[in-house]
Amino acid sequence: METPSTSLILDRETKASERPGDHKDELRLWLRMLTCSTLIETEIRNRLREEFKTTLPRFDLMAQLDKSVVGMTVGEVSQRLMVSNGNVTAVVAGLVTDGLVDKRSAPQDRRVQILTLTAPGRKAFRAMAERHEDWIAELFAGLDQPAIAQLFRLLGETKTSLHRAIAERIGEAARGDA
Amino acid sequence: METPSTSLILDRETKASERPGDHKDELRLWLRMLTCSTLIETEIRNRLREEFKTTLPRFDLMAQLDKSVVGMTVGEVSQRLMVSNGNVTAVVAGLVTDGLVDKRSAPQDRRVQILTLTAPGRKAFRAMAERHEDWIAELFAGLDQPAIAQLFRLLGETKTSLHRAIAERIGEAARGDA
DNA sequence: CAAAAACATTTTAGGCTTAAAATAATATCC
DNA sequence: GGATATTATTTTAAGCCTAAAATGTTTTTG
Repeated sequence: METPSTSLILDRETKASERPGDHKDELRLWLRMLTCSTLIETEIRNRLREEFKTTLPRFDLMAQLDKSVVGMTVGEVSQRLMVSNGNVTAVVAGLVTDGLVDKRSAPQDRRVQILTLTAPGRKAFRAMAERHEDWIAELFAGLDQPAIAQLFRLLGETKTSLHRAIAERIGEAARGDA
Repeated sequence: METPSTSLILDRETKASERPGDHKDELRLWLRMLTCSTLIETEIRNRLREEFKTTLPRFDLMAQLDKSVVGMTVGEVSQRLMVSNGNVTAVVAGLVTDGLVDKRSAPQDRRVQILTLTAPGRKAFRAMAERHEDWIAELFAGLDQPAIAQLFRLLGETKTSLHRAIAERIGEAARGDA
C-alpha cells in the first residue's frame, strides 16, 4: 500500500490508495516533462531564428555531423536524431544547397550516402553551438549543481524504463500477442 | 568551488573545476530530457495511430476541451497547448469535419470562436484517454513511486527556472537591451 | 550465376507547424 | 460618434515530419 507521504498531491478529496487502477501520477509527470521540453525547444527555435536565421532541425543535423570525423550515412543520422529517413533527405537537401553539408555516395557501396560538414558548415556550426550551450545554461540557471545531477540520473532511469517498455511491445507485436 | 562528488561524469581527462565557462552538464541534461520526451511522444503517436487511427495533435486538442465544461476559445487552446493560433484553426477544422468538435462564434463577442466536444467527440476521447493513461504508466513502469515523485518535483523546479529565464529575455527585448 | 531477399535512400501524399500578413470585430479616445 | 487602436481568428507561404511505396544497389540462396 502506498503511503500518503510519498504520493504526489493530487486532489484534496481523494487518496491514491483509494484508486487501485489509477496512474494519474505518471500522467502528470509526463505532462510536466512535455511542458519543460516544449518550453526549451520553442525558446531555442526562436533564438536560432533570430540570431542565426536557421532552424532547429538544421542545427540538430549539423550537430550530429560535427561529432563525426569521417562523416555519417543518412541512416545513421536518422537513427541518432530519431526522425525518419525521408526527413533527413529533405533537411540535408537544404543544407547542401546552402553549401554547409557535403553529400557523396560511398565508393564501396553505392547505396550509401556519406554526409559531412563542409569547412563553412563546420565553422557556422561551431559558432552556433557555443551560443546554444550558453542558452541552455541560462535556461537551467535556476537549478543548482546537485539538482542537475539528480535530474540527470532520474532521466537516465526513465530512459531505461522507456526502452524496456517499447522493446517489450515490439516483441509482443512480432509474436502476434495482444 | 564544485566538489567532484556532485559533478556528473564527463570526461576522464578533465575535471569540471578546470573549465570555468563550461556548461556541458546542462547540455547533457537537456539532451537526455529531449530523448525521453521524443521516445514517449513517438510511442504515443504510434499507438494512437494503430489503435484509434488518430494523431497526437488531435488527441491533445480534445484533451483540453474535455477538461472544460463551457468550452474554450481558439486562443485559450493555443495557449494551453503552446502552439500557434493558426495551428489550432487547422486541427480544429479536421475535428469539426469528423463531427468530434463543435465550433460557434460567441454571441456577445463575434470575434471569439467557442470550441466544445460533441457527444461523440467526448465519448471517443474518454475511450482514448483511458488507454493513454495506461500507456504512460507502462512507459514509466521502471520507476518506483519515490523516483516519480522526485522527478516530478525536480521538473517543477526546472519549469520555474525556464519561465524565469524566458521572461527575463522577453524583458530585455522589450527594453531594447542585449 | 540468376532469382530472390535484404538494404539504403528517395519520392510521394498528406498532415502538422510556424511567422507574418490579412480579415473582421470590439474597444478606446478625442 | 467616428477615427484609431486593440483583439481574435484565419489565411498564406514555407518548412518539417511521417508512413508507405518506389528506386536502385548489394547480398544471399538455390
